[in-house]
Amino acid sequence: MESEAKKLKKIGLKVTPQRLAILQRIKGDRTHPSAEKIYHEISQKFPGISFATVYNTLAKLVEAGEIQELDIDPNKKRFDPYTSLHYHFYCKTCGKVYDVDFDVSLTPNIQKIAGHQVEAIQLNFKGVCKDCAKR
Amino acid sequence: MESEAKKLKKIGLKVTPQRLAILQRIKGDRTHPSAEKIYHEISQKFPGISFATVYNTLAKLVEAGEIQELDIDPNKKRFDPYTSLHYHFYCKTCGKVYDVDFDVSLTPNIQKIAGHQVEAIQLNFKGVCKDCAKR
DNA sequence: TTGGATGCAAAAGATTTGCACTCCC
DNA sequence: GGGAGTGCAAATCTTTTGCATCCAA
Repeated sequence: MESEAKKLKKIGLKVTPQRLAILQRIKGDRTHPSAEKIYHEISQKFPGISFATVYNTLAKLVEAGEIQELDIDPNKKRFDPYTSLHYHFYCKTCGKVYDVDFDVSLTPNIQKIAGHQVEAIQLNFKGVCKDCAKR
Repeated sequence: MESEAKKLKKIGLKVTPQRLAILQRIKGDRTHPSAEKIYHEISQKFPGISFATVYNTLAKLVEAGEIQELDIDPNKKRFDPYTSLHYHFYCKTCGKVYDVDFDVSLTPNIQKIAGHQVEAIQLNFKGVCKDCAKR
């Protein structure tokens, strides 16, 4: 069985062609695509898939912790298939989101902060990226 | 002259009653209100102010660095009148945004990261807050 | 006087929802 | 067979924009 199907079963979701297409599309993607971009690209290979299905599936994958939802682009949600702790840089000129390797004393296993139960940590840098700065 | 008016002049904006009302409304506010909330509350004391004016003014204040725009609430932009480096916790149950004091080895003067020019840093924690966890 | 600011309403985007139909388990 | 999943379109919510009018400097 494909690993994508396994992943879906593991988190209690039914295996459908649409969901497999979504998982395969975002697998290994380091560009942090938006839901719209994911939908748009999938619908070329999988005509007829609906926006709602993409949205619903992404939401369920996020909830299950299979993918990460980034709050870094002020205009829309961005998604990241890599869930291990790492950070991001958002270019306010071109809108690209870059992965960032940066040594921060952030233990990935913070459980509580000021009494609040922590489930996710995001460290976001914003500015102008290397490429855009050249212009 | 009031300090709010000074602030506006300093960043090259005309002093208008609407802008003064906006500045006074958000001054000292630690609840990280959304633009809609700011608009709604101001319009009670200042009937007739328009949404566009609130949005435009907030955008200009952010651009000038007088206030901070938070990318932490997946549903809308939140604003913070405190611009010094501090962190936030977002409760996904009630939607509140809390200030967080947490010692991280994040020097506030990071200029470049992987060649990208850094202008702002946000460290966001997400989960369920103390109050919501009780229920 | 004059360019920036405002108010209004419409438009644009992103996301969600309701519902009938479909198909995975 | 039954309930979750899908597709479609409409609805909702947030944010932006165009434009005529207004007013701070």
